[in-house]
Amino acid sequence: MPELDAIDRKILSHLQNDSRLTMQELADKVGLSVSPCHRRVKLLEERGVISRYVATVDQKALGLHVSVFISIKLARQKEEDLNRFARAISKWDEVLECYLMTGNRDYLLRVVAADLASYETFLKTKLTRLDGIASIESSFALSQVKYSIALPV
Amino acid sequence: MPELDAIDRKILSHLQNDSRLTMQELADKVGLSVSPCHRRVKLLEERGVISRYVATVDQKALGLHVSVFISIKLARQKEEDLNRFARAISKWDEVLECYLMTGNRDYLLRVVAADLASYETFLKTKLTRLDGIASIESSFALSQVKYSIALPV
DNA sequence: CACTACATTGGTAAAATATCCCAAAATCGA
DNA sequence: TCGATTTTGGGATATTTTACCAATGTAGTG
Repeated sequence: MPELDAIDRKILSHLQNDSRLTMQELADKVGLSVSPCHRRVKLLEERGVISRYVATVDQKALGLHVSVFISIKLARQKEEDLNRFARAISKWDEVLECYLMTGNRDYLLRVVAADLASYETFLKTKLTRLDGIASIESSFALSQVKYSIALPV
Repeated sequence: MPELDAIDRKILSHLQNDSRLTMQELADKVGLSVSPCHRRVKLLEERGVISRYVATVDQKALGLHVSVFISIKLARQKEEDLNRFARAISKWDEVLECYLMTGNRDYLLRVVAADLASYETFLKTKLTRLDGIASIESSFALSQVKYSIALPV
């Protein structure tokens, strides 16, 4: 796995903020001509450093006014239990993020919903129907102060 | 604000997963020809429904092995205090997400760092130097079970 | 220091794609 | 049913991506 040099990092930094830059614009910003810039981007894609290109959508425009963080404690934490939980979670579109946490061996989930009613539906028809959950604790977000996809490079 | 119809939602759904689809590919997927599909995408951009296009980068490839959730309690919660905190947070690249939470009026932050040492540096040189913070509580993520940018449409 | 081998760069041309314009079709209201 | 408005589809043009190849730079060796 070759290291990322300064130019690679510049490329990543710019593409994380705007992936619609043309190769010409990107090349100018990082101080290369189009050809080597293009090859570097392709290499970063092939190596999986750039994993995908996505459009970000405004949450309010979709009417998703509720953001919830859910702490979940499982009854047992055998690998089999963890995997079963992870598989279930992964299928649900409402769950945007899920982390296995240190400490109490909890999961932390970020979930979005249109309103409290549909969040309740999510809880009742999906989350609480899973086996092996010891406890669920919801914390609601009043506002999103910062949301970024751009990792520090 | 005109409503989003079924085709708009299909477009958003696809672009959230892959923004490098050509207009022809996208048009095929949503059942339109290129022209109307293109105009719909442009309208969604102008209306701010599509807010940006970004590349997602692999966290491990950048050597960012530590993900931390930080709960923060402020000493006072006047609007002025909240704004000051929000401005400071927004400047720091290590902070990817920040939410104002219900309940104890805490903030919840998601922070990434290369290792525990650099996380400690972040705490010492940035976070704990802010005025008006009553308490800080860090929880570490062992693994990212799910991470998606795609809102349910 | 000179030489070779290797990796990286930059320009150019061809292919793919985005974008714009206009006529045709569909939809909505009265 | 009719007219007005919106949406669609095709084609022409402008932009952009992509592949190729020669030139430049770099590292290692005697």
